[in-house]
Amino acid sequence: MVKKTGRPGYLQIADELREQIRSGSIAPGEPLPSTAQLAETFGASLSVVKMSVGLLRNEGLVVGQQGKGVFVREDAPPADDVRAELTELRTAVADLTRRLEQLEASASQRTAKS
Amino acid sequence: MVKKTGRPGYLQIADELREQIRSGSIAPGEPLPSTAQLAETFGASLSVVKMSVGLLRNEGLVVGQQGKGVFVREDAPPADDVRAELTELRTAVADLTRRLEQLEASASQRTAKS
DNA sequence: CAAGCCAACTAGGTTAACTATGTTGGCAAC
DNA sequence: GTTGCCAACATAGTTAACCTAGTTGGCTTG
Repeated sequence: MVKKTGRPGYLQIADELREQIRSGSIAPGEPLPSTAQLAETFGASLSVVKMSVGLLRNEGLVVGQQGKGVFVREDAPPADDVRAELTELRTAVADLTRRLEQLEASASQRTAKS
Repeated sequence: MVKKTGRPGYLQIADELREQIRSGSIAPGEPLPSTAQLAETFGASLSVVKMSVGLLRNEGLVVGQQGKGVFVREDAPPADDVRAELTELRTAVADLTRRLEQLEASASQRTAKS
C-alpha cells in the first residue's frame, strides 16, 4: 500500500516490486500481477502503476510482452545488477536526505518557537 | 525532432539529450532547456518530455531543482572498485534508514502529544 | 529606499482518457 | 471437428488536465 511519506507513489511501488523480485517472491520467468491488479492491491491509479513498471522495465529487471504480461528477467547480468543497485541506492539516499531535511526543518521551527 | 521510427518518442528525446550531455553540448552544471522549451523544439507534448527528463533523472545524469531547472550532474567519473563501494554504501544506507526511522517515530510522538 | 506582495516561470506528481497492438478463450457457423 | 470471428484482457504509448511547490523579478506600498 502506498504510504504518505512524501516519497512518490510510483517509487514506493517500484521499490516494493523490486524487493519482491530480489527476494525471489516473484521468481525469474514469472509474471508480475497485471497492472490492473497492482493498481488495486497498492490502492493506486493505473497511471502510477504503469510508471512503476516502466521504471523496472527501464532498469532491465523485467521485460514486458504485449498482450501477455510483464515477466521477471531470467538472466541476472552482474554488470546490470550493479547498475540497478546503484540507482536503487541513489534513490534511497535521496529519500533519506529529503526525510532528514524535513525533520531538521520542523526541529528548527520548534526551537525558534520556544 | 521526434521521428516516426517506431522507437517511442520519450526514448528518442532521452537519447538526444543524453547525447548532448555526453558530447558536452550541455556542460556539467548547466541547465537543460525548460520542459516547455524542449516540448516545442522536439515537437512533442509536455508529457513525453517530462517522461524523458524523468529517465535521465533516474539514470543520475541530471538532477532537477524545483523552481529552477534540470541541471547536468557535475560528477561523471565512475569508481573502479565499484563492488566494494557498493557494499559500503549499502550498509551506510541501512544504518541511516534505521536511525531516521527512530527519529521520525519520536517526532510523530511529540506531534501527537502536543 | 526597503519590505512585502504578486505574477510568471520552473520541476514534479497524479489521474484520466484515448489509441495501438498482441494474446487468449469461447462460441458460432460451416 | 475445424475454422473463423469476436469479446475480454494484456502491455505500451501519447496527450491533456490539474495540483503542489520552489524561484525570480518587478511593482506597489509604507
